[in-house]
Amino acid sequence: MGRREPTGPASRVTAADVARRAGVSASAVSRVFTPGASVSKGTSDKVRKAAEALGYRPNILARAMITGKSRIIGLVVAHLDNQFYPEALERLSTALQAHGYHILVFMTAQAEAPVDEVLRGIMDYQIDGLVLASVSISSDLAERCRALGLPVVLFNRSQDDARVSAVTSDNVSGGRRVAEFLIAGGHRRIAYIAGWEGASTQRDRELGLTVGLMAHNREIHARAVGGFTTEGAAAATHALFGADNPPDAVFVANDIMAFAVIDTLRFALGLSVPDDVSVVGYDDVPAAAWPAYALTTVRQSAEAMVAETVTTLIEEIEATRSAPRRVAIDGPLILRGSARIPEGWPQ
Amino acid sequence: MGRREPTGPASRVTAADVARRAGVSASAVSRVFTPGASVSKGTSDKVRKAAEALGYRPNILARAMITGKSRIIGLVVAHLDNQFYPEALERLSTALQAHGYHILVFMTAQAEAPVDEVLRGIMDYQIDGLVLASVSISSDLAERCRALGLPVVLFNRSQDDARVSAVTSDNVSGGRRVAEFLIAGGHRRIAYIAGWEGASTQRDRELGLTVGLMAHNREIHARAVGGFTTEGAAAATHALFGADNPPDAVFVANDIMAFAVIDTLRFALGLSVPDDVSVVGYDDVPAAAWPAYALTTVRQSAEAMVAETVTTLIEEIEATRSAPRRVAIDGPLILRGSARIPEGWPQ
DNA sequence: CGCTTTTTTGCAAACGTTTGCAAGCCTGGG
DNA sequence: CCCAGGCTTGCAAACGTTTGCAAAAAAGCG
Repeated sequence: MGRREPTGPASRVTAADVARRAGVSASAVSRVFTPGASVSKGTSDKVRKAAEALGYRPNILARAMITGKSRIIGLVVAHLDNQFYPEALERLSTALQAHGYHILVFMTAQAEAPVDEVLRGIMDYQIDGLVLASVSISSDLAERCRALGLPVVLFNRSQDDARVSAVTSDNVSGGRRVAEFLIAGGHRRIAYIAGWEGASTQRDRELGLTVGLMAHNREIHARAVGGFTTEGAAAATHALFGADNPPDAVFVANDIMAFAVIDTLRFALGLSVPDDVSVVGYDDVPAAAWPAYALTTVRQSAEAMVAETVTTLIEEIEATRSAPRRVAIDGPLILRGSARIPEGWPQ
Repeated sequence: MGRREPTGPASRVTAADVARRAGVSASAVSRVFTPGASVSKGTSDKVRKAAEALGYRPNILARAMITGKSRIIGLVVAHLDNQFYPEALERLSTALQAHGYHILVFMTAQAEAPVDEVLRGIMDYQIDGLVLASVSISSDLAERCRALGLPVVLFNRSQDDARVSAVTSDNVSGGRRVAEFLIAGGHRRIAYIAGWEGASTQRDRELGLTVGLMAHNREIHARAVGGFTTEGAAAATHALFGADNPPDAVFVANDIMAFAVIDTLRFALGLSVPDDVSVVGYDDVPAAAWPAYALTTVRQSAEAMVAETVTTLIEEIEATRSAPRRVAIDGPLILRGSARIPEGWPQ
């Protein structure tokens, strides 16, 4: 140890420093680090060498200020407790990194939050784009984003305002698929446990189930609200199965609630899944595949959704497109052990 | 459609605009938005009004460039599939927001990544601090951070280099606690399923178990590596229980692996948990409380760890402290149904 | 009311880049 | 050998703030 010079005053090595050492101008340095700029091989080499020696890296913030592009994408997300979101976040971050962007996170508990206020805060960084995961944007703010030319995409949440891009899974189709499946399985009393009523995913999944049943002149046998929480789902299960004439199948608005439903049925009510009652979820989070639950569920592919989100975002940022884009990705029903499988149902 | 004026005038309202409208100088505007600066009530009011009318908000990037403080904290994280991390991320983000900071995420798959390279990239943003979740930093880079005055704290990972702050749970103590508990429960053959060998959490948990056993002149009966993955844990379980003289208890390095262990024991090997074998995990992620697993586990409190992390970070940023700080938070063993509870064990 | 002390205010420089422009340098063709 | 045309390069202005300094205004005081 000892004679380790702590990079001198070390504070920050600037383009001017490199320029001086390389015997060129600061502009030259800048151009070397700007892909596609006009520099001769000679200066490029000199500059790179000097930069290397000094440990120079361009200051992104300064660059952002002049170019107006920060290469930061804002991400607003309400919860991370549904494993679907961490997975999406991980993939999103990785994918964007590959394009040279980074994610600036903003958590906002749905309830408490004046989402708009939060958003305004995040917009103070000159972000290049915005992903709203499971959170809505007021049309007022959407308008402001448009005026600022700030691309926005809603992730796993749609809304009527057609001016903003959105990518979701095809929740209606998924719900309908579940209806078909449960009817084919011979279930007579099909119940539904809803998520948070304000969510478009919730609405669409229920709608899908409803129209799916309607196609067979059936309707939802009973309904309770679980609010997308474990506790809510347990309570909803008690409500549904404590009543007369209990369901023989239940479609649960998402997987984490479905786990609680299964546990409640088995351990609190002493019922057998799937013998006494079939349970179907939505999302196909990793835990759905765990043998303890073996949850039959509609797959919502984080991978596909993220891919679409990234494409949309990048295209909008690079101004390849201006019209908003709305994507709903269909996903298969994954057959496992939590629901009776109809005779001859295609595996 | 049609007459969509791209970015309109609307683009960006600057301090000069506000100044003009309020009939003051740009400095005055700046001071109004700088807490603690010297401004009279009169101008403050005028400026605020003008700012409100124009929808002005200070450009954080410009501010960052001049002050050198970006109010951005970099977060490097390897995986988000262990629910402990999303929870930590959520809490960390929320806590930092309350202090006026935001998190810039950087994902780096442990294996693939030249973590240093990644880090260098993240440092291009003039971040004010760095949190490394479950990822190490080379001492070379640590030195550079120190030279730059960039606070770094390791989250859930410690390393020998005593110059960098770290907050972990007290993994050794936790492991020891498990040893005591399993011995008191009368188990004769206590096995261990390890995580990824490179992880300090893994090492320390195993060390704790070992010394705990040693205190009773015992040692680990058998050991296999699960690598912190579900598949790895399942394979490890098969290896351990396929051999002669199988364990009657197993301590698993973290909860997600423990779930896979329990499932494998029950569904693949037909063993009963806890009657045939006791299983103990580490972390106490939410799923550990789900009745299907009812996992007995050592609690690692994300809340407490995040609180310590934030304190450390903020103190270091505000230069209240300069010496690194190393915290290990002790956590209780949470008793549930996956392991036999010794007679008279304090609940 | 005049003088001193304090507070408020504007000017201008600075932060570290990028970029339009014009000058300088080559290269090569006639 | 000269000149046109194309590459390279440096200069200086710009991006939107903050901040030291000194001038101006307000306040305090005898």
